[in-house]
Amino acid sequence: MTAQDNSASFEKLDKNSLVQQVADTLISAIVNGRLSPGEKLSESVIAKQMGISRAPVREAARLLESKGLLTYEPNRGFFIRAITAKELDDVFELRILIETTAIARFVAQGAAPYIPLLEQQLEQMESDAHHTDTQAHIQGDLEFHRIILSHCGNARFLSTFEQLAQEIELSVMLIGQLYADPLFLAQSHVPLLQAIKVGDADLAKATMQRHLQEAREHVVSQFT
Amino acid sequence: MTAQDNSASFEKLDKNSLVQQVADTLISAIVNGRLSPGEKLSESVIAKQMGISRAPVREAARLLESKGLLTYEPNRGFFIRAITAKELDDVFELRILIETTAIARFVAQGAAPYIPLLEQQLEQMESDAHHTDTQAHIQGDLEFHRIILSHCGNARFLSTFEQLAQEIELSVMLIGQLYADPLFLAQSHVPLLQAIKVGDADLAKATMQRHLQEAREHVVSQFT
DNA sequence: GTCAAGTAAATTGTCGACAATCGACAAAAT
DNA sequence: ATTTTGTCGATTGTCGACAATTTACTTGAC
Repeated sequence: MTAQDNSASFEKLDKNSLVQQVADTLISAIVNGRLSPGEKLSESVIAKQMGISRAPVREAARLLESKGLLTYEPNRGFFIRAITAKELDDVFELRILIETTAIARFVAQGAAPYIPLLEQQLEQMESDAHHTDTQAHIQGDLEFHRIILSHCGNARFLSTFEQLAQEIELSVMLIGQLYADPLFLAQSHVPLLQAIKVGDADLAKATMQRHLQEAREHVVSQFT
Repeated sequence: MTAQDNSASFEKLDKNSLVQQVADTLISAIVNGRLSPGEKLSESVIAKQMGISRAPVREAARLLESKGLLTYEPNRGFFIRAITAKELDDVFELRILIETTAIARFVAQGAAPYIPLLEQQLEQMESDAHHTDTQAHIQGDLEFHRIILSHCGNARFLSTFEQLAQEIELSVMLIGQLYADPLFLAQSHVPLLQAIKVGDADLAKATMQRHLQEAREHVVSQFT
């Protein structure tokens, strides 16, 4: 056992590394549009504003580069990545490929234990729909899909999905909203949940295909 | 001393950044087994051996982390990633998903202009088969697939494939060889090429499925 | 006024040093 | 003997400074 697991133990204080803090700050700045696509990211400016040295800023930037939020040009520095509609469409195509396979496996190997999780997440989305926080809507949506991917039997599907999801979330945030009626987003997951409950892998796969294809067209067409 | 034993060549002097050089050196060390899975990677040791400071070593390490060759633990440093057979199998499953879709699109949208490229690559593989360089065999194999992915119409397929390919190459190198007879590897691509020439997308897809499934079983079973 | 070359300013690339943190062993307590 | 506490050495995390490179600006010729 580790040092202490008494009933009255302290939750481990997340000593988020400085790099992680910088990365989070930059992500929210990008997502909120305080940093615009194509814009240059000056290491020294960021460092000075945050009151730290350039080293952690650089590492955070490299991290975001690997996540697809920044691009890097040797001797020129980091830039906010400007995603094109074509790139976003390509991302969705790969996402569909992965998720349709994932849900089929998810259902085929017995999804019953996870149905409560999915129902709970759906309720969460429905209650969030009353608010105007677009980011909460997106993240609720992605979380629903994450549950399926987490239990499909292929961890690689999940990690690859995370990369795609990051770019999709960013793109949707730049658009400003997903659907005029956020409740529609939540309800579009009902058929998925039903297909899962039925336990028909092929049906679930087809439903996911339709679900994501619809989202793809909706999002990409709005993304100028 | 910055390693530069260049025999009077007019080639562009290492325009490659120092970070890239370090990354390449580390990759070959990992692939050649000079660094074993699980082993710790000391920044200062590497820096001292290469005669540079820790900064570029750190950046190179972060780069390799994003490529899946290293893992990182806060305050503990970088370690050579130890891939499990399950992880490798998961990688292959995703690879199959991507490549079967890619080749179908590749054929459907007219593969004719690229057939000479594929034939040339196949010849290259056949001639390489006479040598004992396992890495050349693998890279020749991957290059054949890269041609298809490069022209399938979805750039994201290619970039995701590169990540998977990096791990597959590493795994095969750790095994030591792909097939007892390297010529078999080259010839296993003939059916693919034929299906592409015929222009039947469904046939090509099925052929790719078989081709990769075979490789998957062959490689994963050898990977202890 | 446009363009070119040359110079100044700003930014990135690399470095060496110090501080923070970790793992292991020794010392002390129960 | 087992567990807890204290200390040490080694490694990572962060910093400020300098070198290398790019960018912006000035100057001058046509």
